[in-house]
Amino acid sequence: MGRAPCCVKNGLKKGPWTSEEDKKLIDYIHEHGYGNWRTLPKNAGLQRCGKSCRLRWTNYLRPDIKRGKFSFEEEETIIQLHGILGNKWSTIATCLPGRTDNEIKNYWNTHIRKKLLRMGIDPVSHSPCLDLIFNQPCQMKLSRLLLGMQALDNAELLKLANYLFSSSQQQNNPYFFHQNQNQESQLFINAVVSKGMTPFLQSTQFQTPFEEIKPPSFIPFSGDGKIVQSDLQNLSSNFDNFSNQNSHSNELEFHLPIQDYGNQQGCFSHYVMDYPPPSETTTFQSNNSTYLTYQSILTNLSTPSSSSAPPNSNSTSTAYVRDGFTLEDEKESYCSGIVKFEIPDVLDIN
DNA sequence: AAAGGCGCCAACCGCGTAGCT
DNA sequence: CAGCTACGCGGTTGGCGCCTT
Repeated sequence: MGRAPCCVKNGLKKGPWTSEEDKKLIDYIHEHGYGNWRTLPKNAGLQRCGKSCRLRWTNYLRPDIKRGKFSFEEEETIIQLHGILGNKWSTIATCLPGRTDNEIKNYWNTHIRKKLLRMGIDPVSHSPCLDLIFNQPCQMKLSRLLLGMQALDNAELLKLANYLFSSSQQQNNPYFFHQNQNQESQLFINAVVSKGMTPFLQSTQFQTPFEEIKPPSFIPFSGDGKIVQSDLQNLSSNFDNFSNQNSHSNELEFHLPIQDYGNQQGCFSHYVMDYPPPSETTTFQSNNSTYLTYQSILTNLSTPSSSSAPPNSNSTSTAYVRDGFTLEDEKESYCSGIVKFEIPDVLDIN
């Protein structure tokens, strides 16, 4: 003989709870504690099944529930844990005191998921969503290609970014990827899967293995797996050259993984700059009226601890800079028309 | 001002698992 | 150990309120 049935559903109320029902449940639990949800509603004088009472208590009435908007830190935690755990909402909730699994799940489905999709990131795999990437009007979203390739070391990624750009240059067409979306999608899939990067290109247009490509604008990266400032400057000047040839305005993003952290989520540096890139004398005003030049931002890369990181950013030092916008605006928008640096403290930049 | 669309979120549903007899 | 059910979790739904046309 097993346990007695949970409840007889006939005659039990469903739907939204009234304040009277809430009060009955709270009063009963305050007096007797919770548990034994089967008998609780009867003892508390509620025409509800135990399941409904438990849900109402754990998701809404519990005194330690934190209500209100999710903070930036909470959102980042959710994204990172979801990347590791998947849809284990209850497990994720244990890392966010005061938040319920239901609340996190709702927030994911209504906010974070859409935000990731807008960024071209598959919310399930946390990898670049190639269909989205290659169907966007401008295909210079390098970060979205690089984001899922964190297993590669920095030198390889910089070379890859450079190659992608160089290919566009050769085509003299910023929409190169768009026009070749099917081929390029397949190439990227192959590249990600193989991770060996050879042979990188298999299309009829480009037969040259990745490592052998030496376009005129090829950048001499340091090649030892570490990013040095000159690499970034070379890369940005490369884009400068491109912007001079093309009047299209856009933004450029780079995600450069941290070699030591391998595939661990969030362990990459993120660079976004206006496109065409600013000149060395271009100034940006942050929300505290501090003027920064493009050159000084580059210089900041070598001194991440001095950047204007938001509070409680424990894994990265972040500088958000955009003329006329506040930090909160920046956090909301994530990208678009900005200069944004997320500089992990462990990033090894000479 | 009204109607339709859309987003949000509390609540429900169904299934897997743990635990009781 | 088998049978049965409560519990907990993830997926889904439906209603409310806000926004757009």
